[in-house]
Amino acid sequence: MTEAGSYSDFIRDRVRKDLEEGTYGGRVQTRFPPEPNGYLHIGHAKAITVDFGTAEQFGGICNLRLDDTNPDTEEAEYFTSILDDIAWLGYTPAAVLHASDYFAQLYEWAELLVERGLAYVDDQDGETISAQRGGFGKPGTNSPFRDRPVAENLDLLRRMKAGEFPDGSRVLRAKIDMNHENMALRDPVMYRIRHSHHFRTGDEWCIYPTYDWAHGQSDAIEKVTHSICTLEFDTHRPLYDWYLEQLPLPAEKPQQIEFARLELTHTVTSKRRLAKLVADGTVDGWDDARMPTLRGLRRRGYPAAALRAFCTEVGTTRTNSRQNIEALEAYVRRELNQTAQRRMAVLRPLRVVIDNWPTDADGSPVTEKFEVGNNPENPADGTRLVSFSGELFIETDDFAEVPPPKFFRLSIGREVRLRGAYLITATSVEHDAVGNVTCVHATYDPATRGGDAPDGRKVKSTMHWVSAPHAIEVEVALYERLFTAPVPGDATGEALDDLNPTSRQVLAGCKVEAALAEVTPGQVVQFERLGYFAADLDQSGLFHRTVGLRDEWAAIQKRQG
RNA sequence: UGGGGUAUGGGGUAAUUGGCAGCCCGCCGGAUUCUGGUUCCGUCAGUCUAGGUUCGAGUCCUAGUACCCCAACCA
Repeated sequence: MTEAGSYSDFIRDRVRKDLEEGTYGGRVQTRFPPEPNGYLHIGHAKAITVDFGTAEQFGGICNLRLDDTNPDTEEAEYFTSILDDIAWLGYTPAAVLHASDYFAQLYEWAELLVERGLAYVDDQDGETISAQRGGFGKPGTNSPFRDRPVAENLDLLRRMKAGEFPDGSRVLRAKIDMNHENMALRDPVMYRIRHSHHFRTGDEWCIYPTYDWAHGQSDAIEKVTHSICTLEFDTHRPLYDWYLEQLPLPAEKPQQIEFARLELTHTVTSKRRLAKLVADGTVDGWDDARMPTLRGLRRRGYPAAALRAFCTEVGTTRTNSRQNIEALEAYVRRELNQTAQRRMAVLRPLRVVIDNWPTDADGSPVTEKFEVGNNPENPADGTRLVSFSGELFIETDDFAEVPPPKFFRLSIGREVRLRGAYLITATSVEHDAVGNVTCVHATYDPATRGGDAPDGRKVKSTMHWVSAPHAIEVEVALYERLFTAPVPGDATGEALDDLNPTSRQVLAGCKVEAALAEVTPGQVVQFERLGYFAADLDQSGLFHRTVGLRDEWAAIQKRQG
């Protein structure tokens, strides 16, 4: 990983060049322009860091602009969540704006284009218009309404606006070139009739501008300098420029710059598919910890700082590519390793009885308290006290009756360290009827209090543990490593119709130390060697596994088959 | 089928614009460690193909190849 900010990219170079040449008088202004028709996901995080990051880097500003030009798909609820998610990611828009704020100006400009003979009202339906557009390599044919007189166009447009015509009966089209090699320039639609309620403008309008007719003009109105978007708008750029050239605007026009969107292995960001997971109940909702939405990631315990660092440092290019999810996880671990407090927890408890543990005068086992560090990476996080007694739980996997090669943990006759407490040696085991180990008996060395042997002898393993009488129980949700199942050989994510359901396994009866009752919702703690776990935002006592630690022992097991 | 875009180790991304192909993830090996974590050191491995220009090409030229985007009144 490189130092933050040391990455290089073509957008930065472009902005720097404009700055040097004084193109925008030293100004840098960007915008993040989502349509409020769904929840933001990891892909949007990339766009957000590019838009806000570019402005930030050059001392400019970045606005949030909602591209709310389609009343049929947009809702206030999405608007609210977008605001919330951007704030969580750690960015603050210079202003919160809406394309719908410009409907009046856009309409005025539309009349201007009509008056100048650059736009006309077409009475045909969508199917006909589409057919007339021609195809790749095939020229289009002019609409029979293309040469309608200006006065008639103006009258029709005004009556469209006044609500005289039903949905879909007419559109306003730019008059460019039906034979243009770029399909986007074959008389694109500017306005369509929609007698729909808009979540902000209500019923004020019944004609709505299309993306192409609204976007560049909105940029110009806001005085955006660099309009950064994804690669699929590349062929729209000539249209973006064409509209701006026809309008009475200052010489300094915004420029569109495209970059490749972020794609991740094992991750589906298609709204259609995510919606299906929500609709069929595969996940609990858009904020389910398995979802690649920002809300899902937040619930899962992914730190915003890790997302920002990842998005920034993978670079910004025009090359379609798919990042390995492992790379994201590496950033999550790096961040969490520094910030997450350590706690001891046992997911699959195995009982250990210290046979030589002392008892009080009344015959009950002694309780001792040990002070252990909260985070070895950050001593400022302090220490806490954990209780120890003669009966505890360890991870089932941490004991082997017949230790395989290179197994360093507890087995009969082997001495290991209980983290922060004592060295113990296993002496015998108890089995259930089918031969499973139900209890391990051990002895401790009283001279090793705190974990170090006075004679300097070493042990190969330090294990986490929880005192049985002091343990509390929680539920832990484990996931497939990723949000969804792997997407082998699928470069785009689009070919995946039979989406494998994401799985979640909830373990009940996990034993954790008492201090874990005090973590705050959303806080991520490291359960020592088990990985990072986030306390659920709503449900107390539930932890989501964020990511695991790098596990050398698992790698060894894998190699041994 | 026409137009546009992109190709650098297993994945991602740089290369001062013609001058030692670097960095991150991953893999493998070693050191340290009261987390088989962290940290540190090291190894493996790359310029889509074929020609050409040049003292010298990832970069320039020619011809190919592969992949992505565009024919919504979505954005």
